[in-house]
Amino acid sequence: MPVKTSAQPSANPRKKPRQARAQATVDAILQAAAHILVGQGFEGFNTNVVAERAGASVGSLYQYFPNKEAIISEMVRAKRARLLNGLQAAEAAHQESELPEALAALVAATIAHQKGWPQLSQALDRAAALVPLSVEGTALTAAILELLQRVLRRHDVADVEIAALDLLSLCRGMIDGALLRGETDTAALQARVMRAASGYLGIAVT
Amino acid sequence: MPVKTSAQPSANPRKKPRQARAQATVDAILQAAAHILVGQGFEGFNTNVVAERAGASVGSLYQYFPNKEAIISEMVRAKRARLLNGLQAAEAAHQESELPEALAALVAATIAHQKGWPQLSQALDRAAALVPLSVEGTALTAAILELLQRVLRRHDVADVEIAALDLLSLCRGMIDGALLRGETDTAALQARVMRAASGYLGIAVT
DNA sequence: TCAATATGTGAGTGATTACTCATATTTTGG
DNA sequence: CCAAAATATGAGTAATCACTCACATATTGA
Repeated sequence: MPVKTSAQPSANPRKKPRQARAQATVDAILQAAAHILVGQGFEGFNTNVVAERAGASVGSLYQYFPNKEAIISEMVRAKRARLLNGLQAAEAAHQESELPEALAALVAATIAHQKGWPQLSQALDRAAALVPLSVEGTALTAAILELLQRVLRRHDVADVEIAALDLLSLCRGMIDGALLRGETDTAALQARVMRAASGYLGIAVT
Repeated sequence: MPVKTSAQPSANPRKKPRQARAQATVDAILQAAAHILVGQGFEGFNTNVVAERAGASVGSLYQYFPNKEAIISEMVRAKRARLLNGLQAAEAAHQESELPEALAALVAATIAHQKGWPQLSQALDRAAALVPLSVEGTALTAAILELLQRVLRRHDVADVEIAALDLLSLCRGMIDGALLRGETDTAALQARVMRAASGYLGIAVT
């Protein structure tokens, strides 16, 4: 009857997967976590069921994630990284373009990013507010904002800090809402978002 | 985390407060619930602590709310009702106005509504996604959308269903974001939202 | 071949918490 | 003044769940 200490959320640094087998386990856990989050919501998201769905044991899960929140945190981090990637590609492709074209490319990248699995996108956005984000996750968010500010500044937009935040909120709201209610015509969605964004910036729509 | 209990979360219809004393208890519970939700988030929101903060006992709480979710549900219902009220007043005051003026009034009403306690607004919006809303709450949401559609239709906007949803998403995103990061200049916020909304509708800003 | 290391296991532990119920107190109507 | 109705109480109950640990199995590298 080993009297053990109460289960405390240890901040222990966990192992990094070094063998392919371990990486597969981590991937399976993240996959399972995504399904649970979408299917049962944050409420039904618990480590036991995530491990079970992943075909692993809770013990394995805790080898790679120090606590429940870290799983969500990693999913958010990965998603932000993908978005930043898309936006960077759009930025690079429009170094010489005018603002409307550059903006259109950024909006298109954002729509494409959310389009794949909008329910997961939404669930992660919500969950991100409930768990402490990793420093890397926070840094990615900042990087996304900075990219936007950079593009706006290059085209002499005023108040770039506020404008970047507003445009991000505006796009996220519209895109999230539209994709969640099942819209599939992304071209039409893109056009509507561009009307709002262009109006905000006081430029003509292309 | 919250889960069901052995004794099934009875869907029993609970008592309505008939004496002033009872109404005061209910009010105190809702007040306390708001503070807890803002302070500890949905995670830390549990019936024991809500009752304690309200200066009542858990037993009393369960006299008036069939379960934990019902508390949130009622808060959401009340908030939606207040928003609808504000929008109806704006609509009534602009039966004869042109679209830009009517729209401005609706935006102003929305900003005023969120402005009082933006953290609570946000917390409730998030929480609304986690609990089953009452039929009345759902009906209020529908009524808000219908009001918007009615105004747009009166001014011959095309695709009113989509437009109403887009405008709501757009406004909510921008207003929520701005107020949460501490913006206090509501006139400036109003102007920015109007630029986006006007751009969306293809009308000139007033 | 064979240690050393990496990975996997899952029953068990303590903490939390939604909700009940037997009982006590207050208010009301006549 | 008094019963009936309304309201309040809070210890207790069973369920859930994050997390650990002692141990088993697989892989690696020399």
